[in-house]
Formats: sequence, structure tokens, C-alpha cells
Amino acid sequence: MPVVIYMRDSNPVREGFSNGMGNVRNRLESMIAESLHSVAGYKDLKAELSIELDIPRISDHGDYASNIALGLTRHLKRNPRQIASEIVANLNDSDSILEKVEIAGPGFINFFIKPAAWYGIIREVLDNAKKYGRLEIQRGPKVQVEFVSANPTGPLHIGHGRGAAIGDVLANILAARGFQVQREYYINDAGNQMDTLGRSLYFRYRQELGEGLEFPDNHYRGEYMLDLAKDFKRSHGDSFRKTPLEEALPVFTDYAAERILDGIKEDLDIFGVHFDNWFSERDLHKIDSIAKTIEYFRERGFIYESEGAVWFKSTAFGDEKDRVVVRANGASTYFAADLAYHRDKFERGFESVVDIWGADHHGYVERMLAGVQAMGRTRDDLRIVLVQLVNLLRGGAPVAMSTRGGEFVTLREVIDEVGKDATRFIFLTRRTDSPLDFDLEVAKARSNDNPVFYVQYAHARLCSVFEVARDRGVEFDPGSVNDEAFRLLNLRQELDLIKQVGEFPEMVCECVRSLEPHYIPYYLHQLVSLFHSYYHDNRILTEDAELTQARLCLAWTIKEVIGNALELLGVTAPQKM
RNA sequence: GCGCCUGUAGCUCAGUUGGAUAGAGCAACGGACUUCUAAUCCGUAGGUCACAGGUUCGAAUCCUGUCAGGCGUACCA
Repeated sequence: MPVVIYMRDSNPVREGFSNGMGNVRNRLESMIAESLHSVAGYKDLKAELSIELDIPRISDHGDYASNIALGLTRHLKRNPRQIASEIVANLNDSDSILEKVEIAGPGFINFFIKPAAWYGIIREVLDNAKKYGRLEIQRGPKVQVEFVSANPTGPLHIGHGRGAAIGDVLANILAARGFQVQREYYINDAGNQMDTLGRSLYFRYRQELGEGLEFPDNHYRGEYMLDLAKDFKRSHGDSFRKTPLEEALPVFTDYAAERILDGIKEDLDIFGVHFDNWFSERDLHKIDSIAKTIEYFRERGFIYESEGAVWFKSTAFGDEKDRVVVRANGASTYFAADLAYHRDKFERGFESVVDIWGADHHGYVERMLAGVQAMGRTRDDLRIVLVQLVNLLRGGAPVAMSTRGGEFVTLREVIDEVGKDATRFIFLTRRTDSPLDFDLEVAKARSNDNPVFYVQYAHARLCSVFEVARDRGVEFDPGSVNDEAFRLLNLRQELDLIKQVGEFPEMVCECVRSLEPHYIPYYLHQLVSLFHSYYHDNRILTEDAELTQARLCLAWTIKEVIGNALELLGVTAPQKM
């Protein structure tokens, strides 16, 4: 049974959501779910609906609010306030976490939580620090995340960097929620462009030997090709001076592709992105996979010949037109290779596959989904995340990204100038389908413009508190603190902080459901903002030993959650700043 | 022409699958350091959610149309 990873109630995204019973949200949800069965008419309902708990902006509306009664009105054809009161009347608060429950407005149910109920969250984090927010299960579904997959014809640019950060973090998030994740990079090392690449190097090499050849149009004329030509000359001398292009081409192509790919790997390594598998398109050709895939589809009736070409019937699954897989000249198309590639993915046992593509490939989505469905898979088995383009700016002015001249700012240059952490953080702070302005001056400024430092600073600050505590001889062992002390954490700010910590697992689930990492930076900002404010108004190390222990526990949980969230982002959590 | 994405504060962006009085950062203005890190905190101001209709108890969110920007519309990859 294929696993749909975005379904709200599907496992393992939310299954066993938290390890302990500390999670207030969970207990509330199951309480409501039970109560629903007592609501008149509910059992005969066919519609499925999920229980959504909102955190109201206004504190008068409680700690959590549910609009479940409003959602049921339509189905039950009954007054929402009436439904709400039935739900409330049947709540079984066995753990006694509810201070009071109110029905408000058109039929919202507002839950007010007893302060003591929140303290379980602290215990949970203290016990599971590094695992908090994660789901440890035996054998989660196998998921593949394929990303970057830039052609080995030039160095990575900033747009690839955005895709790299997003793919990497999505893989982290999926892994955190129990999926068995593989990170894969698809190397487009076959086809015309590789010949073009080889020819580009060949001409540069001949020029390097002092020949006055003219460099052909529509070839890779980036500066990196000049360096490659120099290196090639260094290692091969002039031994290819007389070799005709056709004969020499494979050598030049392989040399260029390999060297460029090495560069890509190095850049990704510096960026903190590491792949489990590098899948070469050439291997697809070697095992005749494309022809076999076409035959596979032919047997299923999705292949036909027309106008001398071979077509795939993608319109059978909603694509606007059928697509050519073998051209009239006998060459297979890129799409044919991609069909074979995706068939291979599923044959490798992945239950779900995530592709991260540049948004300029959106026209390609439907045919790929059609391909997947023709394999007998569902549309949901392949999830394509489109990443919008990055506009590179410096001090508000656009940086010329001329592809014509082959001159562009590489990812490597950006990382060198801005730093890995800030670069990743900025990439991850926007929704994937939203275009991103990346201003180099803003990104590298050690200023308030830069949210990454705001977050990292909080972590360093917290570490510093524990440092000072040690220096003052304050003993603290998160594992052996008496929970009785938590009752002293009764300030509004403290309860808000604990509540926010408690939302961490839910937030990660939301990332999985939507395949959007940007919730993490926003969550972090909110958590850290609460902390900075609290830190300003209160002292953690006080004269009162019991209070100090309680606050150190709170500080510890905040520090751990910041650390966990930053780890998901692949951003370092500094001890000092 | 057709298709997809985007349009929310001066700027950059959130808004959890239709919810209560529209959110944050930056910029602007005014305040707070003898303390565990001021890379911090507190406050003020800032809005016709591009526009016009529609759906309903309720719309930034869903539908239709218009406008603006980006991308895509290959027997390229």
C-alpha cells in the first residue's frame, strides 16, 4: 500500500507524535475525537474531517481553540453552538488538564489549560532532548528525495543553492518523522549538451595551445572552461593538437564532466549537503533501460507511433498533449530517460518519491505525473516541489546574471562571502514557490536584518547561562531534577515559552505535510523572541535554589529545541558568539 | 493565444488545508545596559489583503472575470 505523506492523519507523520504524554495538544485532540462519538448524528457521517486545534491570537480565546463544531454544522445540519455544547459536555478530561472550556462566537470551543498541564512538556524534553520532535520508529516508509540534479556543464549557481538547501532540509524533516530517506542527485551526463560541453573544452584547449580558432556560438563560454582547458593542457600536453574533433570528443567530454562534477560535489559539501546516491543518466543507457521502459508502456497501451516518432499517451492522465519519447531521427528524448529513471526509482522500492525542481520546469510536471500513473502508481506517489528563482542583489541593485557571457555569481562565491549558515537560513525562510530576493549585503550583515544571528544569539546566550552557572558552582543535571519545582514556572512568559516548545513536533509535522521547510525559521523566530524578552525581564540564576533549578530546566529545554530546529535546517548552533 | 506561479504595511515576507479584532522582521520615531552576552528588550506609527463580482453564518484564503509581474508553452536538456 503506497504511503501518501501529506495526508494529515497518515502514518508515520503524526503517529506517536510525541513519545511521552507531555503533549497537551495531542491529549486535547484525542479527547475531542472521543467526545465526537457522543454527538447526535456523528456516527452516520460519511465525511472525514480532521480535528484542528488553533492557537488563538487573543488570550481571552483560550490556549487552544477548535472550530470542529462549525465544520460539522454543514454535515449535521444543526446549530453549531448546540453541537459544540454536546462535544463539551462529553469531554473526558481524565488527566485533568482543563482549567475551563468555553463556547464562543458562532461555535468555537475555547480550551483553557491548567498551568500544571504544560510542565509535562519540560519533562519530555529533559528526558529526550535530542529526540524531541523526532519520531523513532522501526521501519518507516522508504522515501527518496531527489534534488539539485544540475547538469554537469558548469558550477552551481545561487538558484541551485536554494534547491539544495530545500531538498536537504526536507530530507532532514522526513527523516525526523520516521521516514527512511535517501538523498539522490541525478546526473544528466548524456545527450547533446554533453557533446557541447566536450566541444567547448576542445576549442578552449586548442586556443590554449595558441591556435587562433574561433569559439563557436551556443557553447559554454564561462570562465571555468578556461581553467579546465589550462588544466587539461597541463595533464595532456599537446597530444590532442592534431586529433580531429570527432575522435577526441569523448576524452574532452569525460574530462570536463568529471571535473565539473567534482567541483559541484565540493561546493555541496561546503554547503553542508551530502547525497546518499549519485545516479548517472549514462547508467540508464547502459542497461538499455529507456527502451525497456518504452516497451513496458507499450504493453500497457500507452505508446503509439505517429509522424515517424514514438509517443507516450500522457493525455490519458490529464496532460494537455501526448509527448514524444523517440524522435523521428531515432534518438530518445530527455523525457524518455526521465520515465525510465522514475520507473527505476520505484523499482528500487521507494514508496514515495519527492523531486525538487526549478520552477521553470513547471510545464514538465503533468507529463511526469502521467508517467508515474502509467506505471500503476498514484499521482501522490510522486511529489514535485517547485522552487522559485532567486534574484541576486547587492545593496538593492540587481547583480547581472548573464548566461549569455557565461558570467554569473556561483553558489561557491556566495557561500564564501556570506557564509553557509546565513545563506541556508535565508533560502529557507521563504515559501518554496515564492520568488526570493537575495541581497548579498543584507545577507552578510551582522545586523538585525539578519534573522539567523537573532536565533543563533539566543542559543549562545543560553549556553552562556549554563557556563556561568557552572562557574558559580550551581549544580544542574537535567535528568535528575525534581519536577515539583516546575510549579514555580508560573509567569505568563514562562508558560508561553513552554507552550511554544510543545508546538515543535506539530510544526515539524506541518513541514512534512506541506513539504515546506519555511515553518522552521518562523517557528524559531517566535520561540527565540519569547526567550529574549523573558531573559531581559527575568533572571535565570537567582538567590532561590529551587526557582533556579526550575528556570534552568526551562532554559535547557529551550536551548535543546533551538538546537534541534537548527540541526534540521543544517545551520550551526554556536556555543558562543 | 493557452497553461502554471505570484500580487498582503514604505521594503522583504508569513498567514497550518474557509474562522473570532490582519501578523513578523527591516526601515522611521521615542525609550531601556552597574546584573546570566545590548547581536538584546519595551513602546509608537504604518493596511480598501492588486481590482470587480460571486459562493455562506464567516473570504487574504474557494469560484469567475479584469489588471500587473515572472515562468512555461520543442521530435532541447
